Amino acid sequence: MKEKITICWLRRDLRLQDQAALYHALRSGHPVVVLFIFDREILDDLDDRRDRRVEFIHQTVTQLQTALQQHGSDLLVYYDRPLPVWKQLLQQYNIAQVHINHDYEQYAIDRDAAVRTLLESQDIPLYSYKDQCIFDRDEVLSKAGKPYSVFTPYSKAWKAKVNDFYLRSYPTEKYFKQFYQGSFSGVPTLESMNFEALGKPFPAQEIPVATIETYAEKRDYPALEATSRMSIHLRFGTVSIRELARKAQELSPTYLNELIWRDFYFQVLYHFPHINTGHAFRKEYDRIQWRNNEAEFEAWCQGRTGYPLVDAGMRQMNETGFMHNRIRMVTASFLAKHLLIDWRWGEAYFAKKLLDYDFSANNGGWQWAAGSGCDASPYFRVFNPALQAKKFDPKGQYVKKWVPEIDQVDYPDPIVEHETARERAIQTYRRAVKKDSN
DNA sequence: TAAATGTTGTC
DNA sequence: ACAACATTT
Repeated sequence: MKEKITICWLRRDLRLQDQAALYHALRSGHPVVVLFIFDREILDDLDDRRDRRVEFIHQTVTQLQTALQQHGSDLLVYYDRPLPVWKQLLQQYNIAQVHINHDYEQYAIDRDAAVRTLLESQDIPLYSYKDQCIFDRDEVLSKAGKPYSVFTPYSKAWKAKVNDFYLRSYPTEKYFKQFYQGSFSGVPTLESMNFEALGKPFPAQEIPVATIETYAEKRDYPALEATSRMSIHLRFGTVSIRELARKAQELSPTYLNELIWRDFYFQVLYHFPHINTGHAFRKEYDRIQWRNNEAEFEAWCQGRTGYPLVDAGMRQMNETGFMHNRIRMVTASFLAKHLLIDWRWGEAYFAKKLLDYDFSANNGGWQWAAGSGCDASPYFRVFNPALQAKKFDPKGQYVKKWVPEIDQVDYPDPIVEHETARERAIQTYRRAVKKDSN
């Protein structure tokens, strides 16, 4: 009989420190094999073979392999679909237990349910843990036991509940001697998976303490580059949310609030699953008569709307996979309101381009900007891109950086006139939303 | 995490 | 003339 092992399956929790599933796996008493699957179910659908998220995952997975090798172990890596991999693992190993962290997106829920069924048919338990948020699903509820759909009361309840226990790290290092001792067949190259690396650096993995300290005063000015750039690390779990939340609590209430937004959108998605199927949180907003002009959408995507701040944001995202958060609000508002293009088009475009793309936060942000979300800006709240530029990029540095031809003749004229577009948006929205009250 | 417009108070 | 505040969208 082969030796029994415990498998810790990594997905969007790509680290060995302060990691819930890994901690419990290491305490299981069996040697722990750490597994990662390059999931062809996802990868085969990506049309950009230079997807930098894949590059980031590949780089991280390679680092994890090195770290595990330093403990006499190795990372078990597959390039396949999860279910066939698990069928193969069942043949090959004598698996005692499997440990994972909760993954809340619809695809992941279905994937994990299928794997659970398979494992349980062999009497192998699959343990799943909260790891990517501070408070899960039903941990922050109103006094009536109902989920919050407005941010401010949610955040108050969140802050009232949080304590050292919830922010404590899992001391995985103490158990590193429990890693399975041996080696596997290595990490496939990007090229072998038909991807290509760009080789440009990603945001550092160290928590930028100085930036978080001055976050509240500087965050609104995109030219200052004074935001933490932690989003990609929260997306892939390369930084622990508990460690980051501790720093936030210590250094900046404003920054902590942003982390609470993240938990908020996770739980909104869970409690209001119609969002998952492309519906507006407030259903009356699905009656809006979008103009959906494809040429205008293309201009928005390419950063050629003639509104410098909008164009700068879109070009920053197209070139780097990142966009400053205030500019995400400005560009999103512009698409939904000035152009009256269905916010789902914008949501899908952001999903393709953002390194930190996460369904819940992206959808939450878009519905906030479009006005259709929980706790959303009312329909008549329309950002004025010129005014936003004047307030938050007064010297035009951000615009100049991403739209260098701003003063040249070849910079496009505004695609719509602001005041006209604003009134058109308010009227169109009112027509859709007012039906309800009549 | 809005902006535009109208009203009032101050000089 | 203009800032501060209120109202409307």
